[in-house]
Amino acid sequence: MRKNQIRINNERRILAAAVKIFAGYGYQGATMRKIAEEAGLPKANLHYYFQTKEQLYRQVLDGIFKDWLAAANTFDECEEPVEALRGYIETKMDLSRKRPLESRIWAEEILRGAPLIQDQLEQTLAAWLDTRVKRITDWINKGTIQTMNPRILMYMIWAVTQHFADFESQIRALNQQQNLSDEQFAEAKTQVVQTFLKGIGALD
Amino acid sequence: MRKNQIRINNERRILAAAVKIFAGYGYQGATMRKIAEEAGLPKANLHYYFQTKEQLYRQVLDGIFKDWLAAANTFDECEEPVEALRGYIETKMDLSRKRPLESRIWAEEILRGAPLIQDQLEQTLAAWLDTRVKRITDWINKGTIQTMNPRILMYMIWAVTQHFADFESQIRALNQQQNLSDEQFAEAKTQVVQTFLKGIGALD
DNA sequence: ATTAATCTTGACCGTTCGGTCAGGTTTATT
DNA sequence: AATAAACCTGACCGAACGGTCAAGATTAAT
Repeated sequence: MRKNQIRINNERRILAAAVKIFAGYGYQGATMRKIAEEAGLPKANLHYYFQTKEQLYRQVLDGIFKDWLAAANTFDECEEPVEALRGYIETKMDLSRKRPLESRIWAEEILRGAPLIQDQLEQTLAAWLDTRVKRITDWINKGTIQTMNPRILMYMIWAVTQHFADFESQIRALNQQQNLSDEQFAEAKTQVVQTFLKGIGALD
Repeated sequence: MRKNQIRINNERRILAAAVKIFAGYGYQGATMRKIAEEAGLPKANLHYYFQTKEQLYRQVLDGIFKDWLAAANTFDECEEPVEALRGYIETKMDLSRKRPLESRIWAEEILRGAPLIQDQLEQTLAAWLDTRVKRITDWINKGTIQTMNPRILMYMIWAVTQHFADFESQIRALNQQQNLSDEQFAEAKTQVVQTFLKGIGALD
């Protein structure tokens, strides 16, 4: 059953506005009025397409979660640890650079104890992580990289890559009140990759 | 002018309750009613000691900021990069373990664009970072560690160490719904230190 | 013992929140 | 052209918010 074009357009507009407002104010700080204003629609119209604020927020989170998992493609495509990890780290860094708002919404949800996405974390994300942990374990057993806990490695990669989105305002304050330039970000990307690869004994 | 004991006690009670509630619900989600209930005091009493919610929140942030800076002592006490960085990373890891609530309040403030602490970031924290960057630069010039951007190294260390507090609920969901045990956390601490020291060429 | 200062608190206020709804308008179907 | 379905929206609602205040209770100072 194909959706009407009007519905498609308006849902997209509302979701885009919701991402901006949820990222800027947090779930509690965001109001349906602000989202409506950002979308250029009357507030009652939002409730026509999304029954409640929580449902709207859930759909925003679902979209973010899909990006999260999709970023793993490069990880799976490469056979060797150096290329797989480099690709994954770079993809996550690019995601932080291009879509920081989504990263911040995700971060806030986790900060608050993941009240709405706990099931997805325990089911989908846990399974996702398990398969990647197995791959890394294989590399360790082959001696390609040094012995370590693969889960902790993944936590570290997530922490660093998402930091550039989530803590953007802190980095800006420490960078003469300027966001990282493209050159600075490229330097950061290179250094992050190098530090991790060297740190796990996959380089040198 | 020495403060009355009643004031000292009540302010402490309210601040402790505020940390719990602000960490659990965020600034907007936290309400003076919840904080009052947590502190076991009538709401009007909170406004007697702290005129507004924002003032209470500011005092909470001030306390966190001091811990942030105090954690740097180990960094300054050691001459050699390996011991200085190891000490700093371990101190920050311990802080995340022992006081995750404070770390989450800080993280949320940054996520929201640091509306209340921007000045402190640009002044105090920027100066703090500058002096550490100089120390690391000295090490690089002496050839003790490899060439790199010291700021990015610090961002990475902050990201990883604070991740264990800020993303605790995600780590729990990926760890069979159990918080990291003391043993698991100790393993993480060791691996984080090793990865960073090796990653910057200070080991092996 | 008296006075002054500090502390306590239930009741209340204006504002804003998420959400509802009736009734009108536009679009799709036949 | 007529009917149905989908869409739109100003006005409104109860609840919860941060904050106020007057009047009483407790503590400190003399």
